[in-house]
Amino acid sequence: MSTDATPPRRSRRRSGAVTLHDVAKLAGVAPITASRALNHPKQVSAEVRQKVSDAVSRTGYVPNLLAGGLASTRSRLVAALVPSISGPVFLATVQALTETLAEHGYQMMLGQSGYTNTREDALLEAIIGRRPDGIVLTGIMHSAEGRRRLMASGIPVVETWDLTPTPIDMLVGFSHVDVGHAVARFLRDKGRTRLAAVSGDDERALRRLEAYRAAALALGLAEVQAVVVPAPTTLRSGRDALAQLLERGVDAVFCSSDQLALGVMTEAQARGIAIPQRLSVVGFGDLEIAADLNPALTTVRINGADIGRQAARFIIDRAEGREVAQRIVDIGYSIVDRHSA
Amino acid sequence: MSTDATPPRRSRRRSGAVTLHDVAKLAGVAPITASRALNHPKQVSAEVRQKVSDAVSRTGYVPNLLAGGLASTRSRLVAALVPSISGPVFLATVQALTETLAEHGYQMMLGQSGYTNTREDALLEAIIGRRPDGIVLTGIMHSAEGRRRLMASGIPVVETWDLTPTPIDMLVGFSHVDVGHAVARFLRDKGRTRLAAVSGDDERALRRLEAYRAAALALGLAEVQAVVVPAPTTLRSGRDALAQLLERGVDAVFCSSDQLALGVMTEAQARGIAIPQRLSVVGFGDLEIAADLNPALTTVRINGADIGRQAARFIIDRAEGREVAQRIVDIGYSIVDRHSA
DNA sequence: GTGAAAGCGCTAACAA
DNA sequence: TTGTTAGCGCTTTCAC
Repeated sequence: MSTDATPPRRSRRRSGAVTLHDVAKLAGVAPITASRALNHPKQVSAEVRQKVSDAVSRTGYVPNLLAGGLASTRSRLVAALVPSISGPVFLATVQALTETLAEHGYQMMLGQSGYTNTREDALLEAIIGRRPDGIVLTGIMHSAEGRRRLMASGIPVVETWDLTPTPIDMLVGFSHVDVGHAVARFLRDKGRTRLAAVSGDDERALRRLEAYRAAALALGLAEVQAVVVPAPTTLRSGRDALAQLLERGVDAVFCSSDQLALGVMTEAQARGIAIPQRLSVVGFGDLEIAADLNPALTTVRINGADIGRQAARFIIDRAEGREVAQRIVDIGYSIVDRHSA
Repeated sequence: MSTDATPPRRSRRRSGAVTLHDVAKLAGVAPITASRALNHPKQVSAEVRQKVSDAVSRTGYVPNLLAGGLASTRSRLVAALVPSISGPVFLATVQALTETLAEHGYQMMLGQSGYTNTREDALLEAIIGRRPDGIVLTGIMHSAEGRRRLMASGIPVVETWDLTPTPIDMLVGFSHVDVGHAVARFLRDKGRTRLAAVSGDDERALRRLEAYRAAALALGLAEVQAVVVPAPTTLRSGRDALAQLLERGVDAVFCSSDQLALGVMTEAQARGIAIPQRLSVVGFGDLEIAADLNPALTTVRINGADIGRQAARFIIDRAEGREVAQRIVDIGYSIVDRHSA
């Protein structure tokens, strides 16, 4: 039963770029051999390796990673979700993450969720749809819906910058409660008795504040005077906050960011209040500028780059099929005692 | 129920996720109809729309954008290449870019090239391989090889933060030469005669420095005293640089970043040198902190967010098939005259 | 408005 | 070591 009608020619417009097929033809091998020459060079002969390599440079071939990812279910993409990159807090983490991933042939996708959780959901869909080999969250995911979707996706997830006994998957962080306690003790040891705080209103900073407050109470100090300012924190809000606190007769201020601390110090300087003689100031973050301010800023140091590197390692290990034994890493913190306290 | 179709001979491990096929089956339509219901809702009946939407929420379907991108040759990914995100200069640009793209359903991929051009090439390959709908460069691409590859890729490219008569494709920036001239005139108008500069050693900053130097000469002022420090610039290098400059008897300092300016001001304060009475300080970047320093910092303001938004618009326009009439946009600059000069 | 067929460019699985 | 085959999950083209 033969029909004489030729089968309809349905030509799709091809992207026009050089494909692996072209390279293979030029090298005189099958496409899969060319693929192997590029991705698993040890599996092919030196001769093939050379011919393919020549063909690549002659054609200017650039592998289509979309196609590769689809076929291999490994996208070599990792997504990072940050509240905002304009806050310098997570910068070191994102930078170390990007670098470490790049060294291993992975690319980083960046999503900003904003400090509210409203956009997080749409973003999550866009991210999961890209089938990344891993997702790194700065902070822990709180929305039940978000957690559910992430777990359902089956994609390795690393939560960072916080500690929880029930992470979605893997975790690299430190205890904000411990930090709050430690700073209160630190200031008590410096002889301060009327502690104050300026805190951004994000969840982790507030957790530090509550711990600080509780510790001060437990240490028999006066009740903590606190000013909460909207995130992201700025030098300006630090200045304004100190103005309020001074009326309440405080002798030490714990700031939830180095920016706030810089604001507090700027305002103190403008008013002729000597630091640390009349007022102790402690920051959080240990920005690069902290050490070189005058006086040098005493601050809580978190190794953000370490967090990024460890997160990258977690993801890469999983992507390469290695099981990670220890899923929770407490990166710790330290108080860098300079001259402002 | 009898056993259904025998498993395929060569079963590849399927990712296991819900596919459009599953959704279509559940909704009782063909896959292509389900696809249309999701991507071009107007092309299908309300009934189909509803059935598909139900099926999606019942299955938790998340479209595979890798597959979609491969089939449609539109990845909805945009790559941004920055020297380093730790420098806050490009932060506003990256943030605005990410946001604007997200609003239009595009995702951003971030690559850090480092301040040297060595890694740029490998990065470029990884990026082009992902077939993004656009590439945004902070700075202009100088390496001939890089330019060639970008042009050959056929991907829309936006260069930013600089001006050149020969962009690869599109351009959003401003003239660093104009900035250098303008600052020299500005300081002359303030009555300063012995101009100095502290500059990071990146290419754009040096271009501003040379223009500043030339303008001072043309204005009949003393030769500019300059200290060049390695990028990224820090508060510390600003402090050290001022120490050197003071020995040469200068009365105004143009800094290539606000961080350097903060360092200069910190050092001046530590030495009891009154600003602006004895020394004028001008920064570059107008960081958030600039306005609230004491004294408030006079600085060159670049609208980095505008650059990011405009770049995003360029890319999106191209991706949606609109031709952009004006391929070069000069975003300009302004000198924000506060109290430090 | 809906559907069947045919790939997008690549790699896993199997075979020689 | 190399090749053949059959998809990965989606959208384009063409047909009704």
